[in-house]
Amino acid sequence: MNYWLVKSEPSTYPWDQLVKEKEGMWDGVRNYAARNNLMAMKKGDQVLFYHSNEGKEVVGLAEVSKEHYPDPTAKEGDWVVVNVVPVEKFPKTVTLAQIKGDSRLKEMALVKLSRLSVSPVRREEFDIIVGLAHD
DNA sequence: GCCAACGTTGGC
DNA sequence: GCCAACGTTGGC
Repeated sequence: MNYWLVKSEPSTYPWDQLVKEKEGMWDGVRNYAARNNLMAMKKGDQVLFYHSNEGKEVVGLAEVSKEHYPDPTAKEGDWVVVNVVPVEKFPKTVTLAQIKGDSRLKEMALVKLSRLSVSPVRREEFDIIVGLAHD
């Protein structure tokens, strides 16, 4: 079981849309590091859903429902998508400011590699964030 | 809206 | 293959 964090701009694909659709295809990734992470995702992996730009907070938990397959929106190149399903909307969102202010979370890729849209999360980090979300 | 970080492109 | 220029992302 692995843990991930994906970023989406609420104006493009907010959490509520994933809930409405029941299952979302995570398309449009055009970055090699992010793609490699998508390809490493396994069915059942837990995925933190982060709103970038507006909100700047982790809003919910999703789960990989289908492992990587070719991105139908890619006209050229070897890009992939995964499918995710919503698991839980967090009772309390976890803001970027909270994450930056927590010494245990300072090493997160979210903080260190702020432009990476799909990043791995360590088990400990995942547990801490889920804990904060239910505080 | 600005700017820093960083990935990508293209000239040499 | 190096590196400058440029584009994009995302925090502020």
